[in-house]
Amino acid sequence: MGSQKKMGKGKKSIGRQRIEIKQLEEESKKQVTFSKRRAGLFKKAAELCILCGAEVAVIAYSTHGNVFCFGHPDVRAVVDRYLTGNTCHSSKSLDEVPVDDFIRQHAEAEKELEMERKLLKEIERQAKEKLENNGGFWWEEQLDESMGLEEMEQYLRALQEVRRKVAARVEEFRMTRTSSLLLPPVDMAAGGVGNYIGLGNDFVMQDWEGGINGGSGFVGSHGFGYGFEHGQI
DNA sequence: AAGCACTTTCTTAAAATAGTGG
DNA sequence: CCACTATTTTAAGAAAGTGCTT
Repeated sequence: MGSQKKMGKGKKSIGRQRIEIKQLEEESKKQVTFSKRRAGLFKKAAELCILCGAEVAVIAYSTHGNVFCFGHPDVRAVVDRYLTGNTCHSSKSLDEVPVDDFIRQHAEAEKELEMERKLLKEIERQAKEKLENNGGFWWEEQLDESMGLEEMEQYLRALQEVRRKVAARVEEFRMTRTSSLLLPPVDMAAGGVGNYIGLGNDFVMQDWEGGINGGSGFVGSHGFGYGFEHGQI
């Protein structure tokens, strides 16, 4: 990025300053601090997992409602364990989930994602084509004016059912995506913000909404997620 | 294109941690 | 344990970058 600060003569930055621990007033500062401290928090959580073999889940909501999660072995497992009051460790321990599996799962997930992208493009293309040829979708057509009240209500119920099914499908898709996308291991020694998952162990940062969150170096700042962004995939 | 919501980079100082000696 | 020092890590500040939406 090469954004070098111009601080006048001498120092290029005043460096880290001590701040009072109270809610920041400036929105932009909140965003930057949230981003940096969240990265630090997730890194510490990852270290705790490595050093102590602990199962950890961290969920953070930004002020705008975006959610960021870190979890080992995964957020859902830890949350489930907490909610069910199960004191036994989960089935997946640090030693039982080899890194190779995560690399393989990640590769598979990426392949699947690429296929989904192609499918989406094809659907969009077909929709566009149909729109050009027919002048619109079926839901844009005029309703049959001869329909009675009962028929209209039945029609409405049918539409609501379709809506429910689509919503359920979307949710199902999201869940699958969230649980299947795993981060590749990252060399912690590489340092730098975001490169904090891994060190030969399995860590998952998930965007609860279906993406995966992480830092830079995986798939880009908003991408893969991980990177996750909001780690949106 | 503009705006939004982060994310990243760089510099620097604060804070944490590790190592050592008493 | 405590104190001190050295080393490493973290995060503030400032500015620019990214990806997405409108």
